[in-house]
Amino acid sequence: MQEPMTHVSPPGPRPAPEEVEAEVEAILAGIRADGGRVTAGRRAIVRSLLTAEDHHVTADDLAARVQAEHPDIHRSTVYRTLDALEEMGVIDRITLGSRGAVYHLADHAHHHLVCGRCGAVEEIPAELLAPVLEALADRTAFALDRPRVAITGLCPACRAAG
Amino acid sequence: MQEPMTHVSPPGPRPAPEEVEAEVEAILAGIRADGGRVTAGRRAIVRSLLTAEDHHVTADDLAARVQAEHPDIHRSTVYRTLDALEEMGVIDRITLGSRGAVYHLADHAHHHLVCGRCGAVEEIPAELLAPVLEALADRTAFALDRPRVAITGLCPACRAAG
DNA sequence: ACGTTACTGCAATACAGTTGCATCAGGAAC
DNA sequence: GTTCCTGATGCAACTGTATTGCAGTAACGT
Repeated sequence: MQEPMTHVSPPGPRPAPEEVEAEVEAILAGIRADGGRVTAGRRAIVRSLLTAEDHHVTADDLAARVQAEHPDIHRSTVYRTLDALEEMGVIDRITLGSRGAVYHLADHAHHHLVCGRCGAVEEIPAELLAPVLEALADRTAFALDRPRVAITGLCPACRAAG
Repeated sequence: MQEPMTHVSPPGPRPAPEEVEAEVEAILAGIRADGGRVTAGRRAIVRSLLTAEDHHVTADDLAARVQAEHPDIHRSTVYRTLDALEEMGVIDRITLGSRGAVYHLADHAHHHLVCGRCGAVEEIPAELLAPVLEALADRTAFALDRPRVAITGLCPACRAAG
């Protein structure tokens, strides 16, 4: 009843392996600074997040990618690590139409256009929504630092399909 | 780990029972016009949607309310009816942080401010976002008639809780 | 009144995520 | 380098939400 999910992301400028490794270590240092511990599992998960070809990954995507190299890392560890990283503000989690959540690095700020039928995701530049978010922050008691916006519509494919 | 969900909605101007009944029949007529059939279950579900004190109800809320009067109506019927009504454009469905979806009538157009920690919902007037949605529609191939916007932040209570 | 076929109840199932617990290991202190 | 405290992990069982196949029922156009 729901087509397989696709993600439309800008073609990430693939960074050099060395750069990735530096970024991995920077994030791990953040975990340590928070009183957390750096384990082989966490390193693998963070690296996998940074090297995913699509910026938006599901927990299961990530678990599969990580387990390809480290079969001993359990699904629940992936979930717990993702929770920790989200808590730290390193990644954002967005929930699409009840078909699970996708995660992406918080560094590259943007919002999401989601297809209500098939779950396809397109990015919206943060600038486009910044003014309205500021206006909104003035009218509500909700905290809107680090706001995450999801706009649901119909992707071109589903639009064509009727 | 997650507080019970609360919904902050404007205090709906409770309509007269007679008006409600007329609206129920209007929606049911729409179902019939779509080639669907009107059953006791569907009538009960639609009436329950129209008389809910909170504009935003979960499928389980609704099932419980309906079953109080019609114990024989199954949960799956509620889900299927909600799907049908959403398909027809009578109701909108919004998905909060993986804690299930809430439904509301599509007549009273608005968007949602959602607490990322506890799932509390506050309404945003449609006018506030209309201009930016128009601008967005010009930049994307997504169809944005009937757009649904969910903005995630932190509600005052969770903000205070740290 | 009839016949078609949409709708329903049911139970089994899928799916995404969570949790309690015993064990393991990171890393600060010594 | 060793010790020790405590955070992280694997596992398996579980929760909650939603979906589905099927056989029986009933709505409603004719």
